[in-house]
Amino acid sequence: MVRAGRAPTLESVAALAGVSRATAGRVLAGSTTVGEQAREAVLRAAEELSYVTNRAARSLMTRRSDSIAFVVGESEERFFSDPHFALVLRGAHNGIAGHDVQLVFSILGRDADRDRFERFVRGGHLDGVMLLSLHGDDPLPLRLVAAGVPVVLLGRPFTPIDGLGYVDTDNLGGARSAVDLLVSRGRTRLATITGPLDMTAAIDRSAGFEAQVREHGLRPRGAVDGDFSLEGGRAAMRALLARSPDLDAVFVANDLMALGALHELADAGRSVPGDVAVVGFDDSPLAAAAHPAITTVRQPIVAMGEELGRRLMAGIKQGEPQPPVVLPTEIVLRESA
Amino acid sequence: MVRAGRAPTLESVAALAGVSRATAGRVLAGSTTVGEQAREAVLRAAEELSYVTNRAARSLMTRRSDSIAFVVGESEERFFSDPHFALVLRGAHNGIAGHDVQLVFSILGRDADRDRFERFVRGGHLDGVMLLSLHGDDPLPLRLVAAGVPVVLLGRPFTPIDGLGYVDTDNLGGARSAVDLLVSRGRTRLATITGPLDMTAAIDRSAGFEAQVREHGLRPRGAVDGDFSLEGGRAAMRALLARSPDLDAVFVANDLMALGALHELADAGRSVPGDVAVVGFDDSPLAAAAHPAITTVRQPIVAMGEELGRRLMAGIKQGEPQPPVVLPTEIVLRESA
DNA sequence: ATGAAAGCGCTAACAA
DNA sequence: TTGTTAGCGCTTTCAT
Repeated sequence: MVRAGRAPTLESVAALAGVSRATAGRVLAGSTTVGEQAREAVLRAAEELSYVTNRAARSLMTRRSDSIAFVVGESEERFFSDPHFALVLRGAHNGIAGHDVQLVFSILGRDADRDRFERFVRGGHLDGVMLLSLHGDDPLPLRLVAAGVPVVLLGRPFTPIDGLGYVDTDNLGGARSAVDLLVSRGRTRLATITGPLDMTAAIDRSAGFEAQVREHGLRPRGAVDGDFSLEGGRAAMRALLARSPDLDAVFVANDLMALGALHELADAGRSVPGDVAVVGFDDSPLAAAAHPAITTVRQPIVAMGEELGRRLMAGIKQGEPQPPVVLPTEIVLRESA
Repeated sequence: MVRAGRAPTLESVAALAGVSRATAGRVLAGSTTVGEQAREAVLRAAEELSYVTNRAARSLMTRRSDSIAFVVGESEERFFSDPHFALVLRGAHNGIAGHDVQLVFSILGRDADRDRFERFVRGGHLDGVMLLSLHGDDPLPLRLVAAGVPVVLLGRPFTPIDGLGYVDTDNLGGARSAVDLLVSRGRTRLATITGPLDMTAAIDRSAGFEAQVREHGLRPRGAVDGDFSLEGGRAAMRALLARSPDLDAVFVANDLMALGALHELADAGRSVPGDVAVVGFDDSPLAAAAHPAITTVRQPIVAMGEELGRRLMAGIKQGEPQPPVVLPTEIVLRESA
């Protein structure tokens, strides 16, 4: 299997099989209108030469690029140190398996990058796009959709866009189930630490908390905005303790902040879950590693990635946008509540 | 800026500029042998039409694919929940910035994937490959190198391969500096928890520990093999305490295991760093989040990714493999030592 | 069921 | 300095 001067072409396969290029092409494309022996000869020849279709030539003809992009809308440190990110990518890779498309990875850091990317997409060099970690008011998805390119977002967009598919987790329901758990543990004085409220996930978790607390006939004991960071969680917990010293439970909008809250509670001499029960969100690796281990609301993150990939491919194939999906969450019981 | 029926071609740009296709091509390729007014006309036309080069057509001519792959050699859960992974990817993205190549992401799960990938590469569909997370004896890098494809590995390969570039961190030196730190803190009874010894990083860290302890005229108080997991670290710590109850310092080959060790030490009633000082490796987000925060040996992980990308591009451009690089580590002082 | 031929948009060799 | 021309390897009519 020495590397020949050049990669084998359809022409060489056809020659070896003793048929025309057109017939060889038909076989390899899976056409049924080909004679049995011609088919076998072509297949054997292709195998023999370990033929691989030249994508460039194919693209030129079909006007498809056979590649899709996995695009991160920001280059903030926090996002990349989030283990979730890698899992979404893995899920997406799974989700497109068997479709014979390339997964192109890109980060849109500066405005220049966004412009270049948009032109690139409009130039027809990408059959579809998965978009992650955009700010709510980001114009990019709308522009791409307007250009007729299939787009799927991870997370509900801030403002609804017609024809834009997305995959989200049930943030509202997850928050509600966290409240239910806390109440079932006998807690009555519940507070929450929210995420940044320019993100729909944070908004929904906050709203779910609020609604479900009232559902139980209770009054929320305070909500402090956090920023999804460890230090932010710690500061928020401090503020919460100052405001409502008698709280006995906290729902924290992500695990990293929950960990920060744990540290603050420890410093304040409150035992967890004895004095204060804590429930996080995400089920990040941090949650299991914390001490006490954090009870949390798990997002099915790999599944979300898979769905992202699957829906994009479906959207491309069918030529019309797929409806949004919202995947269910699940409580993971550990030590903190 | 309505999406035309078709993307603008070089032909249309040339027409608008009033020159031939060749001249338009020259301008866009940055050739200097073009008259000033022709150049300006072309540039204006390209801008006007927001022209984007058709990569398929270009590839067909140049026999370059203008894309490189970022390939993960395994699909193990652990690898993907490791925050490092995302940072390497980001680094690689940085490293190739400005080269106008696509970064194609791929995971090689099963053997079928590997075969398909190898054929794909041999087919000339990738100008170069970055390889991560391979087992030492993986035949893939050798085969790709033999096929004449530029390849760069993250981490020193198990068996040296001629013409194979790699980017590593100074595991040996990092381990030595961890020992120095512990000794400078007055510790004399040092033990270590190693990583899986089929990985060169684990081997080097272990060797560095051993050598530097002896350098200080001390005798290592035991080494237990771990598996880079939280539970593995915990079990290893348990074994270590049973074997050498009087140890006063532990060098742990990664932060996740160090966290497990911390948990075990807490359960055993040993204070950290009072009774036992602990130094980890990686500077993962976990290290800062732990309680006590883990003093650790930082790998410049984003920089490694950047180097990976840069060296691959250099190797492609120059047509010859780049020598390996080993980036320095740095001690991050926190609470555990 | 099969082949011949056209042409996708670009680059590169050659002419002028 | 510029234009003309010839393909790159594939898919896709249109004949046969």
